[in-house]
Amino acid sequence: MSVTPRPQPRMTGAERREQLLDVTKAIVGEAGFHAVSIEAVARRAGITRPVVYGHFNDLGGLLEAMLARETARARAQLARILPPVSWEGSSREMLLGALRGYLEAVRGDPVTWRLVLMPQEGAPEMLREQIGKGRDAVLEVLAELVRPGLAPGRVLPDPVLMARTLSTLADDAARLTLTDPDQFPIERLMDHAAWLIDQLAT
Amino acid sequence: MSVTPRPQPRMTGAERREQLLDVTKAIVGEAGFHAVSIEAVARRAGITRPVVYGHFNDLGGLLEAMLARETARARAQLARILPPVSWEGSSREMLLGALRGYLEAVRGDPVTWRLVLMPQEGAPEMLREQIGKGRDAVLEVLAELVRPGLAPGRVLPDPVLMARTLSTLADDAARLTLTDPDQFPIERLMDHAAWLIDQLAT
DNA sequence: ATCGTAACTTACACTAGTGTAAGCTCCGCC
DNA sequence: GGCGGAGCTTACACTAGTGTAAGTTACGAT
Repeated sequence: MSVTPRPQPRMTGAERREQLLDVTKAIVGEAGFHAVSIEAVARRAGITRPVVYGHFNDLGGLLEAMLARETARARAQLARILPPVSWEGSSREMLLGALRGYLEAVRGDPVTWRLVLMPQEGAPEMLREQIGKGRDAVLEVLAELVRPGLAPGRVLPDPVLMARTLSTLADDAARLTLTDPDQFPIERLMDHAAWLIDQLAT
Repeated sequence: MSVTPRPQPRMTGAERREQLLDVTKAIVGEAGFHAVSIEAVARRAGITRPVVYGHFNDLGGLLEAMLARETARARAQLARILPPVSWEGSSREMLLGALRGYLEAVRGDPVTWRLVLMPQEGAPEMLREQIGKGRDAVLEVLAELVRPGLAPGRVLPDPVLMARTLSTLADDAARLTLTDPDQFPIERLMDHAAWLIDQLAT
């Protein structure tokens, strides 16, 4: 039973740090925040705990660093998706375009978006805050875009709740593509959304 | 520094069991599932761990018992709220009546409904299952009620997604009464819902 | 070639929780 | 009045994780 002395794949600090964040994200994705521990991360990365402590102060610091990276990614994607407040064209096309962009982003990076769409306990307060901020930003843009009404000459009684309604429905659609993409392909969700918007705009 | 020998409030088995479930529920409500431990429950109940083990096999058993009690309560309330599948009157009144019942139930027992509406990791799989079952039952009833259309002669293109949309919006409204009842009193939510339904039915 | 440092390991002391065995104590009841 | 069982505590052995000090090893720069 000869024990091979192990390849010893020494990394640079930066590489190791990224790997640790990847490992942390993977554990959260597979088993949730409660499954993350310095020990578990080290074990999965094939190293010992002090290495992790060399990069992050403690479990909180590790999670925050990972979440900072992921929320930054999610925000960057969102920025590309959301139409500018200065949108001039039809509300219908704007909203449907944004929804399609959203659903495709979610399908493209499910693990990250699962953090946003299915927030879980055990996560540091910071996650809730970040998600809250992001959502508030989206709601503000939406409320602004929707304030003049969904169709010319048709004022909305409660633009704030309307924006919230749209955002909630978009999030729920995104959740469906995460959890049941076979029964609810993007096209089916888009068709339903188009019908809904037409109803609301009339 | 005389230590008073403590009142020793011995309970019967049944009383103790209920108290332990109450304590567990309170801890979950205040600090989430991850904060529940046999030790924490015993400490808060003012007794020692073996007493808890006398009533429940382990942490899982304790949580399941608590959740069984709470989900049963929630289901009982739901049954009183949901209109019968055989409803004959106006869709509008039926849906709005159900929504109002729902929101009032949530405001009446926020801790229990928080478990349902903001499900958290750390909970046993059983919670997700129970919630999933409950939601599916509601969705089935809703889809059935909604299949003939929201107004006479107006067929819905996708009753399943429509039911899901209604359920999602109801849940989101409920979430708003939980988290921000000042800014979103029940009447404001009801007004918005009424407007939405009128739009969809036209 | 070798020195210096970054990367990494070993080893230790500590915390908080789990689960159980043994025994004490209160209280209803014959 | 005392006995028996339900309700409870004390005490112990164990597990899994935390955080750190000290030491070892690889490897690029000089």
